Amino acid sequence: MPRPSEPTRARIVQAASALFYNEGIRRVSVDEVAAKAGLTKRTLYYHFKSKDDLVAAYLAARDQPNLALFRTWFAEAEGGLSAKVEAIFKNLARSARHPKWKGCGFLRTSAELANMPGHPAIRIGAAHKKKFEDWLRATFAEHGVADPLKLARQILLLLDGSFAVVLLHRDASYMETASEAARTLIETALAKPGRKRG
Amino acid sequence: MPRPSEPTRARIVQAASALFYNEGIRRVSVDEVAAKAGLTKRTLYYHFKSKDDLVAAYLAARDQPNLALFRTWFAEAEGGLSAKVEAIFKNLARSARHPKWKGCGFLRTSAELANMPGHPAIRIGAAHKKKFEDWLRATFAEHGVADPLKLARQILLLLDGSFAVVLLHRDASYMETASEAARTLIETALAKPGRKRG
DNA sequence: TTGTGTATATTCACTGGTTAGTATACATAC
DNA sequence: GTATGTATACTAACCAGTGAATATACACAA
Repeated sequence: MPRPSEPTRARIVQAASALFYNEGIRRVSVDEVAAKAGLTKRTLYYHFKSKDDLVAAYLAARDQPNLALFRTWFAEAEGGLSAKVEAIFKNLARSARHPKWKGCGFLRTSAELANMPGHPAIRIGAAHKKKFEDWLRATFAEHGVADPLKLARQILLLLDGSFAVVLLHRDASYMETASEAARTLIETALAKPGRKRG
Repeated sequence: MPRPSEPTRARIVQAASALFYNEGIRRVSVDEVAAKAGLTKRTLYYHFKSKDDLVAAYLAARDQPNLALFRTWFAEAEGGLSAKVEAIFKNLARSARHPKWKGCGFLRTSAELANMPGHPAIRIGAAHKKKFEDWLRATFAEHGVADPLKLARQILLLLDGSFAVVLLHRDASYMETASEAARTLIETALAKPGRKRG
C-alpha cells in the first residue's frame, strides 16, 4: 500500500514519542520503535534518514500541541494576570501527579544529548522554549508590564525548574510553590510603572 | 599491588565522573571508564558490583564538594542575605560560561534515568538537592524569614531552572535573570513579619 | 479495456561494531 | 598459603544502518 505515506510516518512518530518520552532516547532502539509502529526497521529508515532525525521529529511533533495547551490553560482561567499564569502551574501539577508523567520531553532530551550541542532535537527544543517565552513576553506586554521580557524569563525559569525538581523528587507540590513564586514576581513587576494594555 | 585499594577505587570514580558528566550515563561504556582509569574492566567489576553502582558512586562523590562550593560562595559574598544568595547565581553563571560546562550532573542523571524511578543514583541526587534545600531553609530561618522552607524551595526552583534553561540555550545570562528573581523573592519574604535571627 | 513503465513503499536478511557482565587464572603482600 | 587485587579472554545480546529484492498504485499507451 504505497499511497498512504502520511499515516505511516505519523504512526512511526507516535510510536517513537511514546517510547522516547517514557524510556529515554538512547535507551530506545530503532528496532523497538519500528516494532511498536507495526513495521520493519527498514521501512522506518525509508521515512527517516537516521535515528537523530527521528528524535528531532519526536520533539517537533510535540511543539505546537504543547504550546496550545499552555495557551488554553491561560485563556480559560478566571481572574487577573497572575491567576491566569498560576493556572498553568496548577494544571501542570495535576499532570505531574499522573504516574506516567516523566517531566518535560524537551528538557530531558537536552539533558541526555548535552554532549551533542548542535543536535537537531536540541535546536527544536530550544526553539520551543523560545516560542513559549515569546508568547509570555507578548502577553505580559499587553498587560502593561514594564519589562515583559525579564518577567517572561523569570516565569520560564520557575516552570523549567518545576519540571526538573518534580521529576527528581516525584513531588508535584513543588509546582504549587513555583506558582506562588510566579505570583510574587508578577505582582512585583506590575507594581512598577509600565505602559497600560490597549 | 594489592594493598593500595583505595586510590584505585578513587581513580575509577574520577574517571567515571569525567566521562558520565561529559558524555552522559548511557553513552559511556564500562570499558571506556576502565580504559580512562588505566585498568581493565574486570578490575573495575572487582570494586563495583554493576554499572548502576558506579553511576551512584559518581554522584555520591559530587555531593559534598558541590554543597561546600555553594556554602563558600554564600559565605564569602559581601552584603545582606539577598546579595549572598545572588552570589551563588553569579558564580554559577561564571561556571556556565566555561565551554566544558554541561549543566547539573544530578539533574541530568535524573532526566536520563527517569524511566528507573528507584535507581540508586536518583536517590542520591534527590538527597543532594534536599540537603541544599535544607541548608537554605536553615540559613533563611537564621535571617528571620517568616516561611524559610517556602523561600528555600522557591530559590531552589530558580536554581534548577537555571541549570535546565542555560543548558538548553547555552546562554548563561538566564542565570542573572534568575538572580534578580531570587532577590525579588527574598526581599518580599523579608518584608513579611518573622522571627529575628539570634 | 488492457498492458507496461516508474516512483513509492515495504520486507528480509545481513554487517560490523558495541555492550554489560563473567569464568578462569595469575600475582602480590602479609 | 591465604586474602586481596589485577589481567586475559570470553559470552550472549543488542544496535544503527544497509543491500537487494519485491509489491503496489497510478499514468499513459495501445
